[in-house]
Amino acid sequence: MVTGMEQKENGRAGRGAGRGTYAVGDERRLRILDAAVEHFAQWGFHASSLARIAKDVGITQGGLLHHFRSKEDLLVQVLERTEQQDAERFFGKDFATAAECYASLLRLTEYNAARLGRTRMFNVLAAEAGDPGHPAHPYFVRRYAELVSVMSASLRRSVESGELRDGTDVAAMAEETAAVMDGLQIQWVLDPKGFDMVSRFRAYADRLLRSITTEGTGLPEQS
Amino acid sequence: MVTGMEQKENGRAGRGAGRGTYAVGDERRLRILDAAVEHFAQWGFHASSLARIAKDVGITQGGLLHHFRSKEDLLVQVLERTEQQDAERFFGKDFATAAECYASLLRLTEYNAARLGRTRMFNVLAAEAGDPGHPAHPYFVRRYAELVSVMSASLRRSVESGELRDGTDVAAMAEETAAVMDGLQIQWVLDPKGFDMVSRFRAYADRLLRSITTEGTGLPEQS
DNA sequence: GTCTATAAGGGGATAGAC
DNA sequence: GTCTATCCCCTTATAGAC
Repeated sequence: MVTGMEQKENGRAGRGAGRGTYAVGDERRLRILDAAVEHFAQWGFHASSLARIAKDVGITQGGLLHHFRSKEDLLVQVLERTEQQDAERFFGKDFATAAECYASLLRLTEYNAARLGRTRMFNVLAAEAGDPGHPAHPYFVRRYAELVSVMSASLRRSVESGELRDGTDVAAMAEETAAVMDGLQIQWVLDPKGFDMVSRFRAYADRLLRSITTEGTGLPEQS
Repeated sequence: MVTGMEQKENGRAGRGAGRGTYAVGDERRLRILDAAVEHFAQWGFHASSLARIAKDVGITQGGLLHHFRSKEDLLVQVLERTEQQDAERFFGKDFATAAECYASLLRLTEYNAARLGRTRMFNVLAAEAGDPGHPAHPYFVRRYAELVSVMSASLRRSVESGELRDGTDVAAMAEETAAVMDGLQIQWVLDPKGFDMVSRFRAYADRLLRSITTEGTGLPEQS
């Protein structure tokens, strides 16, 4: 959460503590990005204010615009940073099996459940980006395409190894799974204490894998 | 979609065509509500502008505020109206069985797939309302509680009749199903032409009902 | 690297004319 | 029922001092 923070402290403070201006400037940049996440989460992109974000970091709007040339630039860099974090953490290597893929998605769900601001931001921006004119629209279109692509590849490997039934519509399965994760996040953000997002996703993944595994009952799969 | 509309036309125009001022005033009110849906969909609540909404209806901001005393009042009335439409259409009577419940949810999905603006608005507002200070926060908290309650009741009846296995966690199932619908809507709004939301939901509902039905294979259900 | 000042514009809500 | 005028506040981006 963005708490008050030292609002009267000038940017000059803390200079002497660091090793050099580079490290200090870089840390300030990261603090701006963190604050921006919280503001995009609460206000969305359009209604967020550079001055309010800057205030949370302890600088002025003019000072913020030294690090990011525009509001849209700030949004892009926020998205790039979070995507890089996700990619390294959960999609670093391709998944050998469907079970491995879903185990990683469960860890991602646990990770999201520990970061309210970040998750709330993704809910809001993914919804806002439905507008084709939204600056994050291309990002989210690409993001879902990549997510479905990575998941489909791992599911296809499981089909080829005989773990999953032949004829499984792997893309449809990936899209459904992405939907479950997003939808659970919506409900979780509305009630972070009361709604158990992780348990719900685990239950979904377990039931899904069981129902399409070749060890199963031979029920026909859906398209 | 909100198209340009007669921007220079004064509110006085068309007065003579109607039967009386009541009907005309009421129709104007509905047009404002329709325009507001599109604006909340594109901009969210905070970044929407009463002047821009009024412009789409062909009046000024001052004229709009004659019908709605504030921006928040407009939001509340938009939500009340859409909820009333949903309730009448899809939750008019309690569902006797789980299959009946899911058949109705499938019709709701088809209905949503025919109304891009309305669905986009719900995506954006449901995400924004994650902020406890958002004017729609109480509405969405209540909305999900009621949805889960109605679905759980119908599922419980199916458990009692032996259609569903004993011990099924009906609330968890309802929450998961709501999540699937919301998540599919996110992806659909990002690509309304290419993403087949209805097929995805049908596949989900079919597989879910099959995997928890007593006619099934006796697999243990998830919590 | 951050500040202040400024430009040029938009925001919601109110008041009173018609 | 709608308009216009007004109040006071907020918005992004730029320019130049330090």
